[in-house]
Amino acid sequence: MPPAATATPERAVKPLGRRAKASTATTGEQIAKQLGQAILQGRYAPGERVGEQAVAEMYCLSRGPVRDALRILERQGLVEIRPRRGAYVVELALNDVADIFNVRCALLSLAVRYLARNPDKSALAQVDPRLEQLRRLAAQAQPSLLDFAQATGRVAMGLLAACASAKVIQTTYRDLPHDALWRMLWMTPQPPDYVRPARRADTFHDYAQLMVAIRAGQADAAETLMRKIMTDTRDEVLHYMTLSHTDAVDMFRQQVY
Amino acid sequence: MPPAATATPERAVKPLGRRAKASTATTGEQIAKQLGQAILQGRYAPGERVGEQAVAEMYCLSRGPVRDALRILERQGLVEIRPRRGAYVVELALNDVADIFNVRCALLSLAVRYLARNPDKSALAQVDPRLEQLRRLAAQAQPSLLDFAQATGRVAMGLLAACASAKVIQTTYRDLPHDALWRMLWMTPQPPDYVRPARRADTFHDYAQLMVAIRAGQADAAETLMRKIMTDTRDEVLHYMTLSHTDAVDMFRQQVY
DNA sequence: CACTGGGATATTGTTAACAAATGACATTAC
DNA sequence: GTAATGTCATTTGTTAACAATATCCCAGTG
Repeated sequence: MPPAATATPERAVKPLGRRAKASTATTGEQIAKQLGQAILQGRYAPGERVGEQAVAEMYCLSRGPVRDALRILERQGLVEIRPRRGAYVVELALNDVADIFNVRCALLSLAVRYLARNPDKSALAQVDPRLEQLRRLAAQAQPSLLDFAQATGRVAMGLLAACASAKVIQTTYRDLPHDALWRMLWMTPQPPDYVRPARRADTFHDYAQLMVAIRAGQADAAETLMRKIMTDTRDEVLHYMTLSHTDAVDMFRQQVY
Repeated sequence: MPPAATATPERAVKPLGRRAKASTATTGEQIAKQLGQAILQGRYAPGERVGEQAVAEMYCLSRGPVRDALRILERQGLVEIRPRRGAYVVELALNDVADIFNVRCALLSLAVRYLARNPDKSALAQVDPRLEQLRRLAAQAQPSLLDFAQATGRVAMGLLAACASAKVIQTTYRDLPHDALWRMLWMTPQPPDYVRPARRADTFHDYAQLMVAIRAGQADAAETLMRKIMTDTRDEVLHYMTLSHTDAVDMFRQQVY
């Protein structure tokens, strides 16, 4: 049985402006965004129950949009909804972090194989500016961890978008609980705030090589590079996380490649 | 612009019993099940709009549960919901069929690698009866296509369940639009109603070998076998589907392995 | 003739009240 | 003392009405 869910009590709430005319996003989506952030920042403890009524009162609206928001968060893997029982914050372990990277790895290596087989020049060109931004961040003094990670994420998403015919891969990748990684990281006692310069240089170099291999139509080389990128990233993240955890041994046994 | 959505007009409705006490499933889930069946059987045309009001009146209930049902169907990949625009039946192409199998392949080969690395005897034993059932069906005279496919699916799900630590792989696999394959198949002019005997024997043989490899801890062999199984199945399904389609060439160019 | 603008209509998003079910607690029987 | 059962409070599921938005049609204008 998990401990009795003792997250920080103060849960500040933005009044939400009662009706944000300018935005095309529905209220439920906005709530999902804010509530998701709250969960990711650890303001809700793992395993804690998230009541509809409580959330509705907190944001000063009715339970309808809150229901929508909880469904969205369920799809993002942040909460788990049991019928007639309510929503509970999912409990992630280090195993699951490795897991997310492994699935990312499997999907992305499949995608680059698609790309190398049917390279679409114009679609691939869309990735170049993102790669360029990654280069700049890699060369920068100390870019924030968040910035650098988001830059690599944008390159990966660009690659996925480039294989337009791979609709299933795209949606599957998008539905992965990517953000859960951040919660895990922020819950570590000393979360790192930047990426080691050597690692940054390697990452950019690998992605650049990957683009070359894709454009040359070398499917095997592209897949190998993508796998290297993802396993390296995974191990780096796990390294930071295990600095303060003791179940590292058990976790690494779960690693695959 | 897609054609004007001319599905068959008769959409029979089960009265749903107003309140099925015995079931623990919520009304929205039941609606999702029935509506999903209707979509899979082609009673809604691809690209057709699914209005909340219309569905609610059809099943004699209010729009609340219908909204839930549509969200569920969206997660299953059967409809696509655009904010403030409504739900539309997704349009799948043969590309996407290959895509689904490729993603299945990637996830399952990852899973069997997990299993071969940390074999859990008792968990693997749960798979045996399902494999046995597959053997019986493979030896049977002419088992229905549905039965045989579901048997193989159960073996695959059993393998996934066996690697208990791979929570992300499990949920990712479960959220794939598996059922969409059936819609595609049933929409072909002459859908096959059984699997070729030779193919059935091969399939069982491959799965049996796979279990041996997993138990022996041979990760590479297990992964290779799983890839073989999935690509063979994919090509068999595509073969049936392309009997009546002309864009086969374009589709096979999308294939990866 | 094409294009922009406004208004009518239909549909989704949101709200609040009602119904049903779950979980906990107390009571009772053995 | 333990277990089963009945009641009660809390919470989710459902309903119906209201508000806001997107679509469609049509008139007017360049």
